[in-house]
Amino acid sequence: MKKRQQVTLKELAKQLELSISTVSRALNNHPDISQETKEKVKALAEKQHYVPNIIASGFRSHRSHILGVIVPNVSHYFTTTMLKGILDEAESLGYRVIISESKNDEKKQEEMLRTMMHFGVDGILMALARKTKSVESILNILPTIPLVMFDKVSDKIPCTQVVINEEEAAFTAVEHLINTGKRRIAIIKETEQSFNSKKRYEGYLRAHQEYNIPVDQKIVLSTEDISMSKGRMMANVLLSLKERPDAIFAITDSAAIGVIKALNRFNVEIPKEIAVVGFSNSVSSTIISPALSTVDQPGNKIGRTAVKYLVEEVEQPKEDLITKTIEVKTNLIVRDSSYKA
Amino acid sequence: MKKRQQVTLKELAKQLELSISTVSRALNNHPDISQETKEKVKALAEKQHYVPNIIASGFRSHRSHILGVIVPNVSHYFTTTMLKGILDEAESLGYRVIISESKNDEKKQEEMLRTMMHFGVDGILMALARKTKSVESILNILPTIPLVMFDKVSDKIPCTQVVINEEEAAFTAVEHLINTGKRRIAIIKETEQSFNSKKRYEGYLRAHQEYNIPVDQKIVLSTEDISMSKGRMMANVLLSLKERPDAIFAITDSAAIGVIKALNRFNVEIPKEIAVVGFSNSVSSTIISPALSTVDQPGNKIGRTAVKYLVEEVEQPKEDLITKTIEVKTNLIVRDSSYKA
DNA sequence: CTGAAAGCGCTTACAG
DNA sequence: CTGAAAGCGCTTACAG
Repeated sequence: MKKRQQVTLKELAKQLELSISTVSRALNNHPDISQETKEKVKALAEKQHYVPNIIASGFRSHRSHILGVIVPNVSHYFTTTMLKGILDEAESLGYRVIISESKNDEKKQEEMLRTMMHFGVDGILMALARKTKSVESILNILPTIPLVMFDKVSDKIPCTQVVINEEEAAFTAVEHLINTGKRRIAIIKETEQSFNSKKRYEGYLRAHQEYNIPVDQKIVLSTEDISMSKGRMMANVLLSLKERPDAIFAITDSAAIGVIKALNRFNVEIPKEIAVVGFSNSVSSTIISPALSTVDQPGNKIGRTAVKYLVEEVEQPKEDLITKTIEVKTNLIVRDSSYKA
Repeated sequence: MKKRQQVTLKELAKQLELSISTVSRALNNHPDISQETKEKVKALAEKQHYVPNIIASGFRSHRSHILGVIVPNVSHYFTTTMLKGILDEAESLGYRVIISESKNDEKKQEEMLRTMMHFGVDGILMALARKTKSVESILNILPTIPLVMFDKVSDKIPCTQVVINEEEAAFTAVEHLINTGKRRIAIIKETEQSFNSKKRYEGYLRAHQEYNIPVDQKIVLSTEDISMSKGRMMANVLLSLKERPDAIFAITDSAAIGVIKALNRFNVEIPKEIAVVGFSNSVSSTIISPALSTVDQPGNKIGRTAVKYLVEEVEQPKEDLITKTIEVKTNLIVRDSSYKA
């Protein structure tokens, strides 16, 4: 079998004995064209399985109908839920999505940004690589192409940003622990001053303040490249303290799971002796025993929202850069690693 | 700030007082062009930050340098490892990747196939939706565009297929159980005659045959839409038997984890009373307690291999359809849910 | 070694 | 209501 030849406007025009212009307009429902002609044209197009060459029309109109997405790592469950939202919303708006992984590498991230632009994407959706130091290259492209950031964002980049209510979510998580009688609540956060970690810590602090509980810096732990094994290590540190905490709030689920593993190993009763709360509602949070209390982040909604704003900017370009932050609401899920209120 | 105008060949040509043709050839290292001219042209291109318009050149040369990927669900960890491989390999070969989810919906899958073609992708990479009944629409597009299938494949589609050594992997898993003294090994598989499930069952059967162990159909369980909760249910069924199995081989990790949860609940000792082996080496397999013995599937390699073959077909189109199956080797990982040999 | 010209498939301002 | 023509940015066969 040979490749089937694509049916083009030219071909249709020839068969209909009309001009290419008329056929194009008929297919696009141009008001100038008579109903009769439109019907004739559409009938033949249908019959011949005509499909418009999107590359050609995009090329002509300077639109590719492709959005670029850059995320640090596609293997994180939460990232995949955002991707789902992005894919779905983009599809329903008539856009395709090109995905790239920055692998948390700043250099790579810059490179992807460049490549995406060369590939003529209409707009870019981006979650920042961990430890991104210089946002210069991003600021540079900002005037050139619509950019919306999501999840991992930065105050230093004036663009639309879609995030969760980090501070409030953390506040609620800590408040929950306080409400169940805990008074000495440790936090495991990131050394890197990431947007997420900073905000969650702020929520932790505010909860202590509002409930008049002093913060003991000995149980405020920071770690680089937060992960399950780091959670384990931090838990070991906390267990070795003279005054142990009665609860641990880890700003990621993986760290929280590491904590639970460490506590289980030393037969610490959860949540009686030490309660644990994580952040993300990853799949693993229901696999670990006891099941992890955690903050559910609506990844799908974040993805959808980000696409919505991006496409808006693509289709109605603004003259000026606008910093706008959209906060998507989270939801605390209480499981067995903390007391029900 | 206004949008920066793209630098084009025309612009460069004007500044250099050369023709567009010459500039184009110089940039593409055409042998006809003098070294001197090449250098002059490249210097200016560099200085002006010229980036070729890939849409235009692709349009001209009927190549988009974009590959389409269709998978049932991006949220499965194993899928993301394949995606990583796909993204990396594609990037290194100079291709971008458009991703779509079929959501295990046959209709949607057909639709995506069509849209991808309209978008002018150079080739398609596809993992079949569960319960795909009719492959007719896929057979139809086969002569039109290079297609490589991976992971979820079908015998009925004559194309390059990249899979793991399903049968052998299952054989090894069951052999391992036999080697550790288990003789009454249950299997939890899919009702749907999926390629994966069928092959794994064949491996299960062959292991029994080679070790002269009779297969008892009472402990060969099938379930639709295999999942954690189905694993749980099947385990309950097995526990209620008069002659309980001494091992359970679940053909997916999620089912195996459901099994472990059920066994834990009834205080069945793992692996002493009943050993458990899964398939996939998902993240959760190390979170569950006891940690799950499972078959590690090299997703990254599957993805890379699939892209390699696809790009080959894109760049050197064949006249005829070729059915070629590439098997990527797996690796059994023994953890605490079964005995070390 | 270099240039003028055609053309990829489409859209759209201009003309009638 | 319809058509001829220009043009999006690039590549390449043809000519010199």
